[in-house]
Amino acid sequence: MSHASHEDFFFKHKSTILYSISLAALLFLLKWLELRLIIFDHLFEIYAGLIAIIFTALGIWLALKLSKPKIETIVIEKEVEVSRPEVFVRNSSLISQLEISKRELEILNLMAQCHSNDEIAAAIFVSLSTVKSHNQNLFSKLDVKRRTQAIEKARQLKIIP
Amino acid sequence: MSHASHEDFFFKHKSTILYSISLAALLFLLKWLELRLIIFDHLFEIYAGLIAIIFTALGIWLALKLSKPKIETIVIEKEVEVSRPEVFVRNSSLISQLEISKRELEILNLMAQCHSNDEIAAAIFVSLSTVKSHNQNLFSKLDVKRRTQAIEKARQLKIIP
DNA sequence: CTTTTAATCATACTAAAGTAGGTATGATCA
DNA sequence: TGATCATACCTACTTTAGTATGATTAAAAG
Repeated sequence: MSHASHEDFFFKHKSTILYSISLAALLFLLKWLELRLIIFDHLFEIYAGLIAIIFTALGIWLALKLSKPKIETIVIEKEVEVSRPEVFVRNSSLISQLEISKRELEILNLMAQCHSNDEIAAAIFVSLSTVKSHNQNLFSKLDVKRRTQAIEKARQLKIIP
Repeated sequence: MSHASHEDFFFKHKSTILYSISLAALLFLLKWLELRLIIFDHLFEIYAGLIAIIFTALGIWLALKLSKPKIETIVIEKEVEVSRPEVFVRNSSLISQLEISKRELEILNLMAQCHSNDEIAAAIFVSLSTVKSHNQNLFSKLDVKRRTQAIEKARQLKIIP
């Protein structure tokens, strides 16, 4: 534990320690330069320039090291295609508009499920004649000639799924 | 055009110009401080420190001003409901698997378009008998009894649109 | 209370679809 | 070269589909 916290301390204050050391080094450098300055009096401007350059660099380094990184966020909206569930919506208004009765619709559905007139008659407990009668009415209301056309048209008109 | 490019030049080099002006101002300041230094010789350390502080600040300012922002790209997936274009993809492998010939497929398509055997015969210039023969083969291959079932099953199997 | 309408069933018929069998031909393939 | 296959056509027949017309009934609408 104690060991770990020492390591933590070092890492947390790494920048500060480094800064202190560089500062100390700089002071030595400056002191040395000062000595030089005494000897070569004309080097004063160079000295000032050096300080300026070094501390500018230090400032840049400090800023880059300590400042929170600037984050520019670019939001890209990506369109993802989602297919619609293809829900059947019965066109009730059209059904009443064409005056298609409940029984006729029932027969139309069975027809669309590929049943023969005989099968339809058996399914709804009526005679074959009745189914045929309903078919005739249906065909004239849908304005078609054959059952295949009736199925197709009814599907297009959203009368059946 | 010329006016615009002058403006562009100013904006593009804004930082540089500002930097030059500040530098000039600093030089004046330094010169003034130098004069002071001649009078008060002991102020040399203060002078150096001031330079250090000022240029550190300059460095920090420069770094913050000129550092490129880190670009973080966030992709947001936006769901867009798209009515499928309902592209029909013919199940060719199944067609060959069921050994459905070109002619049979042709007749199957016409059948699905609600044509009678007579109409189909007229459309492809063959006799009614031929169409019926093809129908028989089709029905046995699709394992159905009636044309309505053949159409339905062929649609489900993606043999026809 | 009468009229209308949906639903039912019937008969008689025609048209279309489907079944069962066969023949023929040209192209492809082993 | 003989076997196979897609295509085409045929006859004869059955089944299913569709047309035309009419009758009955029950319930809803006027």
